[in-house]
Amino acid sequence: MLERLTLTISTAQGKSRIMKEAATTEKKAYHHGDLRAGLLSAIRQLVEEKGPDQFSVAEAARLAGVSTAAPYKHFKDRDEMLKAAALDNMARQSTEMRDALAPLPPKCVERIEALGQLYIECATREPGMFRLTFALSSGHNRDPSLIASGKAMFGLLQHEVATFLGIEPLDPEAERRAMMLWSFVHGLSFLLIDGKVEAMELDLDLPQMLHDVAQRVMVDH
Amino acid sequence: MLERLTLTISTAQGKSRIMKEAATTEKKAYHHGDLRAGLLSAIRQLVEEKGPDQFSVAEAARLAGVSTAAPYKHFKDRDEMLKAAALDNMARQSTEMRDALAPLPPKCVERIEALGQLYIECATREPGMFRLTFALSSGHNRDPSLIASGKAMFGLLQHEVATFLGIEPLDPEAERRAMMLWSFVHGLSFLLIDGKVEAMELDLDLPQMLHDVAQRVMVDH
DNA sequence: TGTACATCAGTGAACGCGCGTTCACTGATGTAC
DNA sequence: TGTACATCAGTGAACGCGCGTTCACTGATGTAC
Repeated sequence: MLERLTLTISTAQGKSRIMKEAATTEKKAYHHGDLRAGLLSAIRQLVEEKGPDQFSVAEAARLAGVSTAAPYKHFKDRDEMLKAAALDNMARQSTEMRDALAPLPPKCVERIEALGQLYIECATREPGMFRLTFALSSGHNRDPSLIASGKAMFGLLQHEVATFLGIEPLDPEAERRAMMLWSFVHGLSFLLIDGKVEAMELDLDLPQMLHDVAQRVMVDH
Repeated sequence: MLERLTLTISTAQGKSRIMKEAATTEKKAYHHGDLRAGLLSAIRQLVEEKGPDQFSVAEAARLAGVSTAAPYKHFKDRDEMLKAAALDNMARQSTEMRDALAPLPPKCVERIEALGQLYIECATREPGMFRLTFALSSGHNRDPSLIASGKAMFGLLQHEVATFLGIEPLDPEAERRAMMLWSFVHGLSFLLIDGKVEAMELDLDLPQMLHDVAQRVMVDH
């Protein structure tokens, strides 16, 4: 049957890690150890394999090695599970954004490009999670923590834009430019992961295009 | 219960239209008249209401006023129904694109803007169908007629771009610029219909933004 | 240190549901004569 | 013009399926004494 997940998520404390390792050798423990994290990992995997809409609680439970009722001890319902997975993914991506910016000197257009490149990279690396995080998902736009997380990420881009232009981060012009950039990489990401670029036999030089767009949007004449 | 659909689709010939009108007065006819068109209309409505993934054959049949088995006389399976609806939508949108260009003088940037505006308009007017047509897709990217239709639409944009720049339509530069524009309006469309713009309280001047982007992408310095 | 106990993360069976698709059928239609 | 008949678009019942969620329960754990 299905093996218990051994992947340890960032939130797992030392305690549960020990329990999990014990479980791995003993093979059958009544308690999972850190089922919440195990489920998030299973959800992640299933959302990738089947897409956010086809994800099922039962299958996630099976994958995590517990009964179909177990997830309801950690999440109110299916939608809460997806929201938690989305939030988790946003946190990861935020970290990646900061990491991508860290080594670059301030006030250069490469910083803008790097954010765009990372966005597309996240999309193509995990299309399912990208969809879950940045697209549809009916109720998600009403969830305060998801909104806050989204605003923080956009704020990061907006801040970069403002710094480059030498204006205030709250200047509407910074928001406008950031929105242009976001729209572009967002659209390109979807055209890529939805297979439109491939189906229509478009061959594009991604880095070149990102560079070109960043120049056109950020540099005035 | 549900009324029979009276909306007549473009493909309905005179014959079936007469039959349908007869049915409307008689109230209960054994034959539908033009069930294929009726189903496409029902699919369209349901895809709007529930989204492409939540669309169900049974519900479409109910809405069209026939038994759940009837659709299978016209389509091989659920996926064929969605593909047919997508193709239908592409044809409509192509027509709209041509109509939008018709009154505009050649070689002006307004033509590019008009295409972008229409794209976003189609997306916000019928988000479900837009999703079905330009995203989603598992098998759709392997369907020759859908691919051909997509290529034709992109070709239209590409042609406009080439004409404006005064280069050959097949020049890779035309494809590059067209791709930038498509990515932008595609991304913006999704950010709008997925409620991200609203949720994150971004207020943007759409026409101004479209104009600005068209300028930045099309005009070199 | 050892024991009694409260806690609560898990179980497994059950529920009602709507789905996609198939089947043998029925009856309205248009056509050949 | 009238009739016999082939066609095939519809019916309605049935199937097997996996789902989300609930329920009373069980048993491993950590803690108070």
